[in-house]
Amino acid sequence: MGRWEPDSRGRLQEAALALYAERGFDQTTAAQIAARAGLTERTFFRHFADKREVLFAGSGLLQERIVAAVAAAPAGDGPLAAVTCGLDAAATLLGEARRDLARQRHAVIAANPELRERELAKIADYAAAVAAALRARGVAEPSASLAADAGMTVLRVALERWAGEADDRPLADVMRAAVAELRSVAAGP
Amino acid sequence: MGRWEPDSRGRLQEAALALYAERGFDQTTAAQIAARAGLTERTFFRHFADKREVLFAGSGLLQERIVAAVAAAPAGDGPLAAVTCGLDAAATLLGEARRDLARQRHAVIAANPELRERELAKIADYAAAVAAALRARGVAEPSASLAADAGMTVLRVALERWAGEADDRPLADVMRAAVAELRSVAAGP
DNA sequence: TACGCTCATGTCAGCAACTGACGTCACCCT
DNA sequence: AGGGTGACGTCAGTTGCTGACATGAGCGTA
Repeated sequence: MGRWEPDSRGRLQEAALALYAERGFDQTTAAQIAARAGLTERTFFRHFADKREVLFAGSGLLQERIVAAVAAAPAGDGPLAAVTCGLDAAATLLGEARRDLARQRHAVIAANPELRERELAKIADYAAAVAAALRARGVAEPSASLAADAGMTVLRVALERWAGEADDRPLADVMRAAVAELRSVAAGP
Repeated sequence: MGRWEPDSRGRLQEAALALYAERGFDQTTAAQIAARAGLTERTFFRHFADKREVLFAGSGLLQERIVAAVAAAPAGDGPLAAVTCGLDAAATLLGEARRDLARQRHAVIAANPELRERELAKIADYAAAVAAALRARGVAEPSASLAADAGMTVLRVALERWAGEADDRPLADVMRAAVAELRSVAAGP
């Protein structure tokens, strides 16, 4: 047995989600999270840049998957079709997570403005990366940014419905329906 | 003459923008801003909820104008057309500001992740308000959210180009061109 | 076996972002 | 004249976050 319990990072994530859900984000101190994980405050901040980041640990992987799927989309696909491939990849990855945990996390984030800010920033990062991937496919600006951003809007709206109890279908279905809806809204009069 | 110099709020805004531009957001303390405006740190936080908010003072008015324009759009207009009316209103209001100050502000925000987060949050607030206005016009969900969000994406992309030296046309023109671009991207294959 | 390196964590001190409580004083209204 | 109001100052405290340094188990190497 090692000097310390294993997976301190994971323990911090669990502790943080639990405490944020129990007492609220503002009422939770970094020291409390660390104590619950059997660690110190300083160690918390060595693993996560700030108190919010602990809820967004998987976002790097998600971004990689989305970008890879956009880059791998059929060569004939238009910008929005390529982005839709990225959305499928996102739905696949996110759909693997335990839905109750996803909902808890969603509720915590929705309840706090600072956390909503961070989530928006993450999604904006995805959008920037997707726009770059589209440019690599030969899409010019500002079409690339608009398509990428519109796609991430779909991701956000779909995720909101899926994790927010409003829609019981699998995430991939909610997502594809939202893409169709967007197309029809944009085509409309 | 009053007990204090007038317009302390405005002085704080000027001082903050100047200091953020000179030394960077992180290297500027609230006490420094307050001192430059001839006030105390405590007074700064009475006027602005936090260090970032001082750069977003006009956002409430902008949101009101956008929402009012959406609500006042011709009855026959579809969701995206109504949102475009809101974008025109935004372009009008923002176009009145001194462009050099707008660019300075934009550069400061672009240079700092925390400030970008806040800006995204503000625009997301506009989107939520616009979506509500669309619902009041009879647009159902998720079309309302998608149209509102797509519109705010256009606002962001156009503002980025206009304030970021990439496009010298008047803001209203940049905005309308971006709407057209979005429509064509969404219509594409 | 003994030595020394690495690296995750602990400890400690400190700054800066806020916040609450309370005092002060010009201005205004009656 | 006198009392209320509102904008600001002062002070003390909590918390987020950081840098510098210490510690000790695991591990390779002599």
